[in-house]
Order: sequence, then structure tokens, then C-alpha cells
Amino acid sequence: MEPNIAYLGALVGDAARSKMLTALMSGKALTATELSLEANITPQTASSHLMKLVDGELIIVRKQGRHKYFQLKNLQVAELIEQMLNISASMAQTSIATGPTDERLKRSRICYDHLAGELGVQLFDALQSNGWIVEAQDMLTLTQLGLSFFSELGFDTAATKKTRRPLCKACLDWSERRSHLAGYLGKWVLTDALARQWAHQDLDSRAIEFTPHGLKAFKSKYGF
Amino acid sequence: MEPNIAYLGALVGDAARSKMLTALMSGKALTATELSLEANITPQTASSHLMKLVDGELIIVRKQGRHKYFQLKNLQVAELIEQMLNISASMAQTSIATGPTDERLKRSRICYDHLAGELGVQLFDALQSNGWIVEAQDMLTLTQLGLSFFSELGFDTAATKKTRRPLCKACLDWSERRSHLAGYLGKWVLTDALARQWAHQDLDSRAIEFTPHGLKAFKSKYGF
DNA sequence: TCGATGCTTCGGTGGCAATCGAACTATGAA
DNA sequence: TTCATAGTTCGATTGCCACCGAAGCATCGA
Repeated sequence: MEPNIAYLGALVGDAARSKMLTALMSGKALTATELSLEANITPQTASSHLMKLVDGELIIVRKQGRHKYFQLKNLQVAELIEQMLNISASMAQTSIATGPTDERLKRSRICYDHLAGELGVQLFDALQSNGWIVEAQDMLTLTQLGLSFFSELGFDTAATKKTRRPLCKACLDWSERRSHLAGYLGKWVLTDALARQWAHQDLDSRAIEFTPHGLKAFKSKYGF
Repeated sequence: MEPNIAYLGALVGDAARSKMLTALMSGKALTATELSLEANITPQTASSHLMKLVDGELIIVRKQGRHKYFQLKNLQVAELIEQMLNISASMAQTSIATGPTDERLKRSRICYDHLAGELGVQLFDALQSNGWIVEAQDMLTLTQLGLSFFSELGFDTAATKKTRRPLCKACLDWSERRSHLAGYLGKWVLTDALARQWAHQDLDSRAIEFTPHGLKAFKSKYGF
């Protein structure tokens, strides 16, 4: 029988649940209370929503002490949310007052496990103009030049063979309407920047905050 | 502000509307009455649903005489539906009696504009084992060998430069859980087979019916 | 053992949205 | 002009589901 899309749609199609899912796009595992705050609902209500999301296999739980940590089930789910974000962003926009938080999100944010926003797009452009990646017919490939560039930086090229995940991949950006770098390489770039303490992830949102020095180092490293 | 996923989800998250959208995955434009039959609802109800889908920019209308023809708005929407079909197919399955129609769907069906189902997967495998396409890190590329093979068949390689659409692309199959050929090339293969009258699309479903002779020709053409 | 915190279960309420019957408008055919 | 078909608008009904208050269970720290 044909799969039941309606069930999946209804799962996402509730304001509270969609806020939770979007919050989980940060890649972090969040507790039930945190998610209830995110969605502006009481813990009771949140609990029932979370149960539904788990039943629907969109998220998973890890119980740790008296906390329950929730996260998106897998990359496939994250990609679904991402695509829905893109489509709804391109729909006729009732753009209400954008607060300061939104400004930060627009500048640089995490998109499940890689960098998005203005900075993500700038990075993408720089990689391209330096000839490290090539976009042909919407498919992204790492050039030989790019391969040696990234292995010098400490990127483990051997590890990419083990994963079935695409090495690099263009990911449409809902705020910029431009491509940014996703895939295994995109994940590595973000992880690396965080590890070097050039930036840190906001505790309560998907925003990525670069230090002045970190931003400079980041830009010079990738040549822009 | 962040895009509103919930609205989009709710749009898909109704049984009647999701049936309509799935029906429109055939790529054909359908009338309001046809869609109401597809969803098992009265024309009045269908009318209100269709209005919502148009408002939500998931589908578009063309008025022709006293008919209204509906179709998916663009490729992005079709990809969303496809992705949702995949995810819901991989969810814990309440697999109820699969009728004969479903058997046909499983064998070979249209996935917006390219071939899916068992036959689509077989084609994909054949193209791969003949060395015409290569799947590396989940990215699909047409080899030089494949390029000359397809241009001999009459595939206009120049035209691919004009479109931003990926030339070939792996598309996960919800019934087979395997890749099949999507993208520009995938579309061409299907169009070509239909033009040669090797197969025809069922009038009332997404099934693709190959003639015995057509199937033979199709298989020998692509070497499987 | 006791209180505090995190989460869940239960029951009742309220609101929204899908549905259809009936009546209406538009297009086409005879 | 008249009938048939395609689609819409309106109003009333219905059922589902998100929501919260209250009470309950589980884990942790003292």
C-alpha cells in the first residue's frame, strides 16, 4: 500500500511540534522542559507532543537520570525539515518584525550539522572561487586542488570512504536563497571551527557566534 | 522571522489533501472532479481543499473551458512529497492487503517525471554495471562512456547545460528502498520510452504499463 | 526521610476544521 | 432557450485534538 503522507504531515503540521522540531535542527539534544519552553506550552502538553513525535519516528529519546533528551531521529528527518523550511520561506511571506535574535540567525546559524546563513553562503562562494569545489549541473564535487587543501588542514579523506553520506552537497539556504556547503565536508568545517574555539554555539538557539578573532582566522583560512 | 513549517505540514497533513497531492505526483494535471474521486470526498469539500493548496502555493491551476486543471507547483514541491513518501514508507508499516493496483504500482510507476518501482531500480543497476553512471559518495555522475552512449540514443547533451537541474541524481525508492535514476536524464529516459510507445501511463493512476514488446526493447536498449 | 525537580497520566474544556446538503454561477451542448 | 456538467458558496453539524489543572510517579541531593 502507498505510504501515508498525511500522518507525517499532521505530525509536523502543529505549531508546537513544528517549533520543537525546528529547535532540534540545532543538532543538540534538548530536554522535555527546554522544548516546552521553546514551544510556549506547559510541560504536560509538551509531553504528549513528544510522545507523538517519538511514535511517529521523527525523534528519538535518551533517558539520562531524571532528564529525557530528545533529538531528531536521523539525517533524513533533518533534511525533510530543512526542505520544508526552504519551501515555506519562499512562500508569500508575512514578514513580521525581525528581532535581534533573528538577525543573529540570519548571519550564521547551524543547519543540523553544518554552517548556514550569510557566512555559510560566503564560505561556499569562497571555496568555489578558489577552485576547491565545483558546482556542475547542481552537483558538487571536491576538486583535486580542494582535496589536497583540505587534507592539509587535517581533514581525514580516508574516513569519507566509510560513510555513505555525500562528501559535499549544496544545501539551499532559506534566508539567503543561495547554496551553502552541506554533506560530510560541511559538517567537518563547522566541527573544526568550533573545536578551534573560533566560534561557539548559542546555548538557547541555533545561532553560531564567532569571536572577532575567530571570524578573522576563519575567513583567512578559507580565503575570503 | 523563521519560516512557518507548521502551516506547510498542516497543508499536507490532511488525508484528503495528501491523497490529492500523491495523485498529482503522476505529473499529470487533473481536474477538480478527478481529484475529488481520488480522495473519496464530495466536490464541495474538494473545492475547499484545492483552494487551500493553491493558497499555500503547493499546486497551481489552469482554467480551461469549464474545467480546472491542477498540478504540483514545481519540482521542489514534488521533491518534498517524494521525500515524505520515502520517510513514511520506512516507518513502522501497517501493511494492509495490497490489491492488484498496488502490484502494478510496485512494478513500475511514475515519480513525478521519471521511472520508479522495480523496473526503475533494475534500470539503475544496469546503467551502473555497464559503466554508464557511477555512484560515488552518493553522488551520481554520467561517465564519458555513458555520455556517448546516451547521445547515440538521441539524448541532447547540449540542452543539459541550459537547465539548472542536476543531470542525473539518485532518488530513493519507497517500495524498493533502493536508488533509481532521477534528474534530467531520468526524465529523458521515461519520456523517450513513452514516445516510442513501449509503455503508456495508466489513465487513472501513477502506474506505467509496458507492452511485452516494449519491455523487451527497453531492457535490451539499456542492457539488462 | 524529605523536599525539589523533571516528566507523565487523567479528565474536562474549547476551538477549529473537515464534511456534506442545498442552492448558486459558469461553461458547453442540443 | 433549455438542459447538463463543472465548480463554488453557504450554513449547520460533527468530531477530533491541543490545551491546561490537578494529581501522580521517578530521580536526585541533602
